[in-house]
Amino acid sequence: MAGVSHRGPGASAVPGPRRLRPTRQRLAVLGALADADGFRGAQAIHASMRAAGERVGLATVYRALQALADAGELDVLRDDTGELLYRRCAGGGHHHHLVCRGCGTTVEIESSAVERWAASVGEPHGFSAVEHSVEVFGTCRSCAKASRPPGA
Amino acid sequence: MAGVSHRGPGASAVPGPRRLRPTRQRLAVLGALADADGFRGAQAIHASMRAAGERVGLATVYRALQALADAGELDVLRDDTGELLYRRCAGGGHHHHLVCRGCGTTVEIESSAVERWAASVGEPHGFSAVEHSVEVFGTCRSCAKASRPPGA
DNA sequence: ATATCTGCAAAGACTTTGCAACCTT
DNA sequence: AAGGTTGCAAAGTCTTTGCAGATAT
Repeated sequence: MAGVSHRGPGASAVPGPRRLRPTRQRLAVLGALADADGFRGAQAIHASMRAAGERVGLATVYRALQALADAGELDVLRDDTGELLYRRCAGGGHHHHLVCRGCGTTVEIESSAVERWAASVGEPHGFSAVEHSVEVFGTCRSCAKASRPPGA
Repeated sequence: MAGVSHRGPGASAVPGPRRLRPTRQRLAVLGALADADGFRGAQAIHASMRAAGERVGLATVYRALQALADAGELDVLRDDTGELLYRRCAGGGHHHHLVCRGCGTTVEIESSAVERWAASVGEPHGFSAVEHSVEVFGTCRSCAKASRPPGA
């Protein structure tokens, strides 16, 4: 069971984050995410990969996204329908998103004021281990123009 | 404002919010929600109703919750697993929640600062029709004590 | 050589929907 | 009586999992 093979100098007993193998499929998933500058669902990502000629199974895409998200390489959020959306994460820090409903284009946003508020709002009510979820949705300029015929 | 008094004759052609019939099942759903002071999932609500001796179908509970939420009688949110949770809504206004992960107990919270921030954060990026989603999760005093053996 | 990873299909969880019978208005 | 409601079960989505074969180190 404890088959710690020879994989690294001074390796401690801690499990440690497993390194992911750079397989063709995993790289393709990252590539698909790189092409899009917004959040996309697993099924959409899979579809675009197939459309691009990649031979990948849907389950593999799900597993890759899960692994990448666990590794902190991707940001995850849920849309109104409950579907999970993924996006290449720019910074490793804590941040939120301004997401376009139309195309998924995303802008990372931050606000120390909101962070402070969220962190302190639990105290007066006796809540501990407080975490928060903040997402902002809107329509970006391009999509607004597209849906609103010129002259409107 | 979710209740149109009398659907008098000569009413406009607009569909208008249908009034819900106070059926045994619908009332029971409201009753189940009244008992709990926190967010609960449809399945959990159904289970507690059955446990209480109510004869209700799961689909009916789902439909009732949907209708009540549409009518503005309930607040809805999604937990980490994507499940929809419902709660009797105190005020009709816009507000957010501080929810206990353990028991679901909820405190409605507000912050004009956060509202302003959310409303204005889209502008500099060209986003319009901005909406936001904010939820705060934590552990309430009771649950914190329960999970932490005395003396710890 | 071996632990991973992939693909397909089956399974799982939550939610919605079709339809006949039932109940409220 | 008329039409909204209910209940059961089937269907639908998104996501996860089992397992044999392929793959990376």
